Amino acid sequence: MMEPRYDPGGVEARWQQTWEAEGLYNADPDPSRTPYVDCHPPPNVTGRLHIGHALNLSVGDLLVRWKRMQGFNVLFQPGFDHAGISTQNVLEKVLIAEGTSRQEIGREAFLERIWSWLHEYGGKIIDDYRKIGASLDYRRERFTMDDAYVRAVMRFFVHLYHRGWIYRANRIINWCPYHETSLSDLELEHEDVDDTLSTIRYPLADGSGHIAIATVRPATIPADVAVAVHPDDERYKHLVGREVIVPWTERRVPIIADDRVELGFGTGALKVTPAHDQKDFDIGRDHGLPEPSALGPDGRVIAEGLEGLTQDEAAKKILDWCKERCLLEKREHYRHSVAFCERCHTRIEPRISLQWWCAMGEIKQRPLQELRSETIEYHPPNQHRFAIDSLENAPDWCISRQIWWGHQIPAWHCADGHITVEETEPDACAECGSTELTRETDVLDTWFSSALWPFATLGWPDDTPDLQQFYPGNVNTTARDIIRLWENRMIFSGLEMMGERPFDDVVIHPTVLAVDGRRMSKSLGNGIDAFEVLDKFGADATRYGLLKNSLTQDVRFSYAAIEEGGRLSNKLWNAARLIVTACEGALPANEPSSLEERWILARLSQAQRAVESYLDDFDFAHSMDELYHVTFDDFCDWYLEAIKSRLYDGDASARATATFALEWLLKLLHPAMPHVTEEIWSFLPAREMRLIVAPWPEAGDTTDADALQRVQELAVMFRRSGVVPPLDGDEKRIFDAVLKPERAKTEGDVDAERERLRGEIARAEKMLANERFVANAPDSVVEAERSKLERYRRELDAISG
RNA sequence: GGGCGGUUAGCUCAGUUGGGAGAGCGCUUCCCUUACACGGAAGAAGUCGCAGGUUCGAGCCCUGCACCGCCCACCA
Repeated sequence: MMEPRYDPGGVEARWQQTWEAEGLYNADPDPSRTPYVDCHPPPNVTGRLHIGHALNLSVGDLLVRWKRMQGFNVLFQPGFDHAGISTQNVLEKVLIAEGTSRQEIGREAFLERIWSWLHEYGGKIIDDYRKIGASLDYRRERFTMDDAYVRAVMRFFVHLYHRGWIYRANRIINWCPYHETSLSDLELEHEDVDDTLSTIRYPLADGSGHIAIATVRPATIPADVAVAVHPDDERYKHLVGREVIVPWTERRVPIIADDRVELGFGTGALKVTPAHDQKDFDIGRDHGLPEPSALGPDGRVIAEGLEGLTQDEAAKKILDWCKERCLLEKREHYRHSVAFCERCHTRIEPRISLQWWCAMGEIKQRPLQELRSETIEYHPPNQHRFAIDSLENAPDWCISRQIWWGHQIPAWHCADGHITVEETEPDACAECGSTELTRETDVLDTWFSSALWPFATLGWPDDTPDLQQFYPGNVNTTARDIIRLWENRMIFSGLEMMGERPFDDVVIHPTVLAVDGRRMSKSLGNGIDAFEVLDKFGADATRYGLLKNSLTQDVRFSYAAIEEGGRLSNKLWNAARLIVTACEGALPANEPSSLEERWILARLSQAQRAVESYLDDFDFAHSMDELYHVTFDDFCDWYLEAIKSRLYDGDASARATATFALEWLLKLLHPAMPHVTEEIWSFLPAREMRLIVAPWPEAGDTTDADALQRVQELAVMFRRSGVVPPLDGDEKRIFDAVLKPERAKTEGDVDAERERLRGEIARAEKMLANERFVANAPDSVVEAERSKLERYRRELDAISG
């Protein structure tokens, strides 16, 4: 029985189970059908659902359900990313809680622990996905560490290597002196700290004076290899090319010019220490400077005469040394942002280290072509420009990580330092034939494997039926912050390995901000718990609210929008309750027999076309808006009010049309609010199939312009005028049922309306009398103004009787 | 510092090539009308951030300014 109040509680879980159990999410290759593939970003295997996922799924599932109803063979692929660093961190914390550590148990045991942990606790997020009603084919769950997937990663690496795009090189990376490992940018946290900026004089080698340099890290002075100034700096121009003496070590180093030096900061002169600073490293490389190190892996000083000291101790010795020689100009307080290891809060040390790199120069060309020619298109368009910019400026990609959890690089070293790269362990060194081989211990950056997601999940490198049916896909829905990390690389890998782009459209949905307009974060305490929202409002309302509010690039989370979704589902539920209880049993289809029936079918048709047009443009918010208004205003407040008494009276035609119109409305709403619509659908007579796979209506030839206009004029006239000219037939019946004559306005209101109309008429007449307007404005605008004038005159006539 | 976006009703936000300022919530008044009070009807409420400019006409286009947010890079 249908209760007066719709409660999503049990309903949603029941349909989620039913749809999945009946195989309605399944995607199986079928050459006779046209595929539609939404490439969905795989979440971290250790993650749980948050609001960002919820929005992403709402968008993807909306598209996928819509296309499924249109008859496409839909693939919505689920799975997980192994998320190298963050998963490793999770397990390290587990080990620490047990009083042991990764180092203590060793690589092999650690990896076993990760696997067994994942077996028990990993992948929970897929159940969260079910809870929001995402119609993924859950049978097809894939993991980037599956054996088959690992094989794909190996194939990709070897391919790139043999194309000459992978190389090893020393570069500067983030180094944690406590863990003695490299860290990605994502593992850092930046914090403002109080520091001291020391200004130190570097004497010119010829004894003609000095150049002053500001530094917060005097301990690195022994590794200075140059002093850099800006080429346009008038103060120092004449010094470029000469030499200075570095304090403490008393080595001579050149003064060089480089435009990466900030003119306005400090003294305008920069000490170049390539081994301990990113910018200095870049400058050093471009000027061919050496890269000596002053610090060891543990962060302690290794420079001559300072061996084993902490940086603070060394700094003090060096500064004292300078002071004695009158080289210390001043020391001042300085507050700046410093990077720390997010796990141990040790200050990060930029450090030169040997890494594997992927050269982007050639790799990015084909993706750039696709983007520039818009064969791959980002939505909204401003993200398209951003994607091109970021690809054009993409630096070489550091693909190695010194962690254990991930795809171990398929490279084998022999004792003579040769490297053999093959998908599986080779018998002997490719160069010297040595059989004493050890495998590279570094693993690949997680995004290296993510880049293969669109086809590695379909069985590549084997040529499978899945691959033939579902590659290339159609659309990729994701968030802005991984355009650089994921999108560009996915596009490249698809073009390179499959010969075709992985999809045509990339939908970048907004970032959901907290209610206060700032980014959700733990430290601000402004986060929204996705589970609380789902429990309180249900999946349909949550989906609707997230989609409804997703117009701009960044959007505040809005409970109001979700509550609106709740009202919409309740309204729909009660409208259905009226129709279901009034129209017992199955009813034959029927031609609409009255104005209001013709009108609602025309309105549904109109709304459908609007929704389709919005969805074609990936404009979800406007499509939700259209659905809300057609449901509330047109279907419920007008149509049902007008038709209600005829339903109760047993009018067969009215009943048939009402049932038909409700079915239509349910279909339009289903992609956004699948559960409530499917539930209502189950109460309708003689259903042969689930709504989820019911055919999307043909809207084409049902528009009835005459009905639309007649009803609209009726509404406008009454609302504006409060007085209606003599009516008969259908118009009179609608008027009596919906507008109700007793609400007619007072004579004073009518006078005011006459005044308003006269004003409008005067304004329109003035515009049309303006020769420049008539000459310059587009014909359609002038014509619209004329018809408005006519309408105002008609309305005025009508209420002036 | 670079890039992107924003500033419209009390709140959250729409406003499609320039052409009669909109929605939802909230508020006021009336109605427990036989689908729904998570409802219905009516209504009040905006110098469209500021200053210029283009135009017959600017929320929309141009210039400058102010403030807010996001991303990236972080000045030794």
